[in-house]
Amino acid sequence: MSWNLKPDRPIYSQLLEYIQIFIISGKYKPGEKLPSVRDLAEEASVNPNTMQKALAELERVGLVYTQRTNGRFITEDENMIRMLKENVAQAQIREFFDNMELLGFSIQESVQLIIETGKERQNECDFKM
Amino acid sequence: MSWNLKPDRPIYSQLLEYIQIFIISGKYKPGEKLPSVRDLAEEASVNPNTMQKALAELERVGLVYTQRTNGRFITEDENMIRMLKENVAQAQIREFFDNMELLGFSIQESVQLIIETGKERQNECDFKM
DNA sequence: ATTATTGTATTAAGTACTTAATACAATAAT
DNA sequence: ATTATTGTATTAAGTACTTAATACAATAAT
Repeated sequence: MSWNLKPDRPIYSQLLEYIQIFIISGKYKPGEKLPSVRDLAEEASVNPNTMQKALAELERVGLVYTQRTNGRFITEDENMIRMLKENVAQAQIREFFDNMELLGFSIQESVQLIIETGKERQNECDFKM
Repeated sequence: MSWNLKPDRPIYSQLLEYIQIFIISGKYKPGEKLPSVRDLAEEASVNPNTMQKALAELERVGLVYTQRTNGRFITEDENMIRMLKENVAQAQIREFFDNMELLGFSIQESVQLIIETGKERQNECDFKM
């Protein structure tokens, strides 16, 4: 499920988003050491330069930090990660409502559709358990 | 609110999506004549070639058709438009759940957040009325 | 009949992104 | 002390997208 890159958007920004998600979801934990640029690049089947570009941006934002010749680490600022999770989730919600509104769905209709689909998904999970 | 183009994705595909949305939401009605390529391009502040690329794709899918020297028209197949609306909405819903799951939210949590935000948005609308 | 407008096509240039190949300094590991 | 690994930097090439300028055939409008 990792590194599913689409050709319609710059790869480096997709990599950036993925790593952000891994941090938010806890796959990469605070203070944890990241794989090297080369390893990450190989894992995602991209050029090291491209992975480096994504990591540099993450560093600019403060989500990771670098020890010059030792490697990169996830920030230990758990509060920052919590806030990021909150913000990204809110952005998802906003985007959903905005897009549905453009399609001609009212807020009520959008909520209703989510509830229905949510129930369906829930049932699918039940079957699997 | 129209033609809000972002630099992080090919413009022609964003144009394509916008026109699709205009068709779905009924801003452009079935059988209606579209503005000329040049006019649309000017309206969206893009090069005619770029707009042409978007329109050619819409034509490939069958959403618009061309009368050689007369102009382009929205399809009259209302059923096709209904199905498109259904599909695009379902894609939005699926994308929302998938993204939230990647962030670490369960289905129930995602539904709950939508309901809450929906209520807030609804209230904002009430104020305006 | 003439003119303006339609979609369409072509060529050239610029930009951003991506890959490939290579190199270097610093330091952790041995 | 030596070696391997770290992030980092550079140069060159290819690709896709976008713009700009221009042209053409067909036909609706006059």
